[in-house]
Amino acid sequence: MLSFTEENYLKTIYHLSDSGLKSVLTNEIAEAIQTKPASVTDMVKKLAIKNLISYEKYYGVKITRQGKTEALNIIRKHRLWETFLVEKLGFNWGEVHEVAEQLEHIQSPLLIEKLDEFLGFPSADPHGHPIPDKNGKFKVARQIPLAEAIGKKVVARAVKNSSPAFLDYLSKIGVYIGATLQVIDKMDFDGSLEIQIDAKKKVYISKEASENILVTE
Amino acid sequence: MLSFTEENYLKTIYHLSDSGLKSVLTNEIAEAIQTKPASVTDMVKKLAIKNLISYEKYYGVKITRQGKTEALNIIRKHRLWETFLVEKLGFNWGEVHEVAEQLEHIQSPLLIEKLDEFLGFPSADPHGHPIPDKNGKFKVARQIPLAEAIGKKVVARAVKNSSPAFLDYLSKIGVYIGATLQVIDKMDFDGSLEIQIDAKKKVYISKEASENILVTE
DNA sequence: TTATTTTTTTAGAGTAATCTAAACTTTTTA
DNA sequence: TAAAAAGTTTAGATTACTCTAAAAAAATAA
Repeated sequence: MLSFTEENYLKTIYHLSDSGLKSVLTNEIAEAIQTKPASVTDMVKKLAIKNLISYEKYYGVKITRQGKTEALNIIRKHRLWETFLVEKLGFNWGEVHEVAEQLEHIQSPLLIEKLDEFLGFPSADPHGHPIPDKNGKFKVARQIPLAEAIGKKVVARAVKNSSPAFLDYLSKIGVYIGATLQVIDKMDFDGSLEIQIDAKKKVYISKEASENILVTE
Repeated sequence: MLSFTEENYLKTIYHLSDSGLKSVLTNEIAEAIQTKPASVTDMVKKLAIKNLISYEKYYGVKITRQGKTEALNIIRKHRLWETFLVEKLGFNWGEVHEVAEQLEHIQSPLLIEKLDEFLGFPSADPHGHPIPDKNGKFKVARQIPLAEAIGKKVVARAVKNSSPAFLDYLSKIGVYIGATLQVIDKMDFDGSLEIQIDAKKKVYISKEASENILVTE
């Protein structure tokens, strides 16, 4: 069984590697986990011995099939808890991350199965990120940044940046996961967009923001 | 802030001391926490420095006012989570303890307030044990063992022994917290009782069992 | 009240995770 | 392609918690 710390490393490596596609360097992990590169080297060796990642000195790590399975299970738990916090307890979507970071380490397969059922087997968390099923499977519709949907009518599916400040901003202007967004116009001088939400409210959003909202057509 | 381990020691000391009344010896703590007396001595010194207990070498520890507050908060969290697991997720009352042992250490006052509200501010957990409020206050109706309620009509309020085996047995014969129990007869030769549950089903229960069911008149 | 037993503490060591400083590799730059 | 810079690893120390074995204190029995 993995320790709290090992789970955090594994999850971080999975995310940094783009779901296991690329290899990840020591410094990136250190930055993400807020620790020193020397500590990462130590932990990475431990995870390699357990066959969760493969480690080549000086060239970073790649997650193994086994490591991916473990990582997806942690991500599943994280996203189910976030869904619970928002849907059942009434948290704002910007408040849930830190609590879910703790809850994701609770060890009880039965608890997670029952929680999943209680939530109605959701396929995405409050930020629109897909929730892997028991076997680590999930489907993602092809999503594009809102910035690339000029003139189109699309549905908001996820956010790329989950910082509380950004989520707070979105709530204020009325953008939420599931909202229908029509991109009316693009300002040439700064790339900001004029959009209409749910065929009602019209707002302007910055280029930066439009690149962090993922949508489907 | 207290570590996971410190919280477990404090909670255990609180329970062993009868809610802070008596002092508790090193060996009792070691037994309860499944560790060695030498480890207890170390930890007890740490907790004493933090003013959560007072420690007199060779004579055991007493919990302080501050320690009691912390302990009650952990117990509050434990019991709210147990209630959640049974009422919302459909766990059996014998399955919840171990999971709640983990959940009680999650650090988020907001989470606990929202959970409390979601559950409708319950005053007792599924075993009938009182849930302290935010300020550590709770009221206990005067409870007596069923064994002392001969001939009376009472309401089951709590169990003294929370072992899965006992809880399982109670479920099987149909006794639950809140059930109305009428003690019809007491067998002289072994002290077992004939009881009627909710004015319906009649069953025999052993002396042992009747001492572990707490009731109010 | 002395001797024996039981309980508790101390001393010293081990494990997991972390750190700093120094050494070593790789990458970049000139 | 040699020198400088950036990134990574190693060595050795630190903290929190645990343990065993030995020493010390308290409780019990003779």
